[in-house]
Amino acid sequence: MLNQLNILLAEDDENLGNLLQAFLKSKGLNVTLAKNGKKAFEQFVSGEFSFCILDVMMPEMDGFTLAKEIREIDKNIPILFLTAKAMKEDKLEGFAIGADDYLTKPFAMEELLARINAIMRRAVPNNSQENEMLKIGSISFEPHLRMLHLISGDKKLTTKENQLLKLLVKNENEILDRQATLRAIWGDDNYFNGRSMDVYIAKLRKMLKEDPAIEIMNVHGKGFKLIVKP
Amino acid sequence: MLNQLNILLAEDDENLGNLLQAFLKSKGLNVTLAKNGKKAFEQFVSGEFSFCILDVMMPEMDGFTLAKEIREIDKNIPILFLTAKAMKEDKLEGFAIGADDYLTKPFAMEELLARINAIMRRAVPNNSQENEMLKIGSISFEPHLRMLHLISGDKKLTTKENQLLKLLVKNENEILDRQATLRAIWGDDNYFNGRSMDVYIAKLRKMLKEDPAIEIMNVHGKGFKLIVKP
DNA sequence: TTATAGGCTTAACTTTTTTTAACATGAGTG
DNA sequence: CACTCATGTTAAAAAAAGTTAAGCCTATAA
Repeated sequence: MLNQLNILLAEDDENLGNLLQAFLKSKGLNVTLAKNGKKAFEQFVSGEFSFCILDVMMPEMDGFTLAKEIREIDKNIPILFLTAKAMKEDKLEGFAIGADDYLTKPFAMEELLARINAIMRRAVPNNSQENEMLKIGSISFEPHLRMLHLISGDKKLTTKENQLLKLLVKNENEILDRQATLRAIWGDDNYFNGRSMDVYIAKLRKMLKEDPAIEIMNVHGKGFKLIVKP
Repeated sequence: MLNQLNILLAEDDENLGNLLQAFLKSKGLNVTLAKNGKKAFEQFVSGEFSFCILDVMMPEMDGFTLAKEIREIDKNIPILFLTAKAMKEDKLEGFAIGADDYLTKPFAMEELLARINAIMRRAVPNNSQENEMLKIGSISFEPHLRMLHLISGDKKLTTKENQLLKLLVKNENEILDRQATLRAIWGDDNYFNGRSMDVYIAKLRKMLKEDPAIEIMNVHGKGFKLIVKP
């Protein structure tokens, strides 16, 4: 049941990180280890994960900040915090960000596994399989092949077109935050990257206008939202 | 959000039970307290509950046995265990039965609430689609598409126009508090945002004047009120 | 190496959306 | 009734986004 679940583990303590990774792998889970928040986010934007285990205290970017960035891009992915501090305020902050669970060190690895299981039982199945075929109205989209299947024929997407469209589709009907998207795809949300993103939005709109039910709507000052009218 | 959630709390310690019940009630949750496992089960079969908080050690019927009985009837209802023992084996047994969470006493009541929230977020089917079609007199309004259907034709609304109109419609015949609205839409209720809002009210009035029965009335010093005369 | 093509960014210009300003009106208060 | 403050209204200014094309890398072919 939990097979092929890709977990992102952000943990700066190498010993603990390796230990957890080995344990979870032995239980059939696929764990990618990132040594700090920044690296974890870079990994996350690849879009291959369906579960996050985040240490709260890490160099570069702490777990809470990382979780907020992740939540901007994926409102639904389960997040479990690990922390050395048992402080009530921290826990509440973690849950406020949208955590699913909050585990205080030291803990039994079996308990971690049990909690992952408990959360996954309720989590919406994230079909982020390797070879998924996404649907945008009457147009189909294969992110892994960077391919868009239009009525008029197939269209190969560039890296950026593909990344942006993937994020839009995965957040259909929700606002894709401008800043967070820039950081996720461009690495930095400066003015020029923003203009670059606007150019890509124009390109995608042009491609998708084949189906008039599809709209990439702008939410002024916030970001973009993909909508497919019924 | 968690309003009208009926919680079954099985707890033999009367002090703690009453305390928890009072706290959760103060947060808008409806809590039924049962003093042992047997009574809890009798309550449960009434079918009115959508969340269970079960103490593990209770007379008559312990929490694990109770949970199993409950699971026979409802495979899906969230279950959170409370226990005085922190023993690893017990926790694992709890999760094996299908618990969603397992909290060891003593705990902060706020943490309990946060955990209930975290679970409910996933347990409640996500009907956030809200493709609703609202009516303002003879004019119809689709906030999801930011579209106003006038007799003279369709009108696309801007982000701010849409947000403000949505709030007005959802509070039809009630005063939409000025400050609260500013904070909700503009994030801050300073003077300039207030003037900006007045400009938008003027714009909306202009659009809606097609139907003379519609009025956006000002309540001096308080806010605005949308009224549709019969 | 130089040429070329593809992909991305930057620039330039346009349009849309939002904010600010300026002036008018109206409501509440001493 | 005079004064103040909140709101009505319109227009100008500013900011954000839409669009198209030119420029600039970089990888690959000639």
